[in-house]
Amino acid sequence: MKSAVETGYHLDSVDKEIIYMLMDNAKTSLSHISKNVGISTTAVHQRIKKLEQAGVIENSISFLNPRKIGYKVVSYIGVFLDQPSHYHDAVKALKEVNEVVEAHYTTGNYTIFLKVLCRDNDHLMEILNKLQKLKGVTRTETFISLEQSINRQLKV
Amino acid sequence: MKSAVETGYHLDSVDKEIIYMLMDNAKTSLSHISKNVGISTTAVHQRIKKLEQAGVIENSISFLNPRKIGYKVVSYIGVFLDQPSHYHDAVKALKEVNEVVEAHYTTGNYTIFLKVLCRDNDHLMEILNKLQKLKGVTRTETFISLEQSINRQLKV
DNA sequence: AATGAAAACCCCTCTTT
DNA sequence: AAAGAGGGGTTTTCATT
Repeated sequence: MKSAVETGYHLDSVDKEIIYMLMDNAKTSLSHISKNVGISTTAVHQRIKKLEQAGVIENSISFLNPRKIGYKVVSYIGVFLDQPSHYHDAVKALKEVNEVVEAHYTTGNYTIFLKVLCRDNDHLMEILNKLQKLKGVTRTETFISLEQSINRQLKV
Repeated sequence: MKSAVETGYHLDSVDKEIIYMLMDNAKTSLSHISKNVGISTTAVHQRIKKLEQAGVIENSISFLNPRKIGYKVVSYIGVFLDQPSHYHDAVKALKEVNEVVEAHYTTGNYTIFLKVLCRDNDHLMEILNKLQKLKGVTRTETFISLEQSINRQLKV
């Protein structure tokens, strides 16, 4: 038998139904969930508390739609560093750049891999210039998203 | 004067304070926000409703922590298609693959760019095999995230 | 746009099985 | 692990400025 550390928290079908409803809308009421899954609101509440304590369900956040406030360009940027040892300094500098919403230390071609949101292509150029001036950055490679056809959370 | 279509919905400082609180925690109560920004709960409520109707604030969702249910590998995969015309068929097929959480039609090297969540490297290999069998796919290139150092929403 | 008050609803705890 | 009942807080509406 595998341990929970390896396989993760075990979700039964009721847990999954609850989680999917909350993943779709964090403000779904207990009574609504209760009617859907067929157990009392108290039971739903107990399960959610357990899932939160286990860390399976994390915080809930509201989304700001970047497009609606004028941010229309989504891009991914691969960053080459001259030395991987510059990674931590680079991340520190990247945190100061609001347009950078994700940063990963990756295997493969790049040292750091970014997701960047910009208003338009001129704005993206500005950000690219800023990135290329960071210490240790030798080169960048940019992929602009022309259309995001899938955007969702994991289904298990 | 620029139109709202170009510049987006205009957010005043109070709107921004409200949005940042909700972006941090979707369940922040109106009374808590009210105390923080210095207007009544009703006024906060009215502003949130306006922002929701304008689409600036989108749905709020709860996060499932993939790691806690055994999904420990985050990767980005660039997909080469023999013909861009196969894009829509490919997206349709990709939607059936639960592990694919983002798909973008991009400029640059790749035709399609994916974010994929897997349990482990063996699981990732399975997914890569599956992707390479899709019609029109000639080659893939994978970046595994060893560490995600930034993960946040846009700040404006 | 903002306010206070009232109504409706919801979360959460307690007790019990 | 689940259920019902009750108190306290929250959202939502309404009338007013």
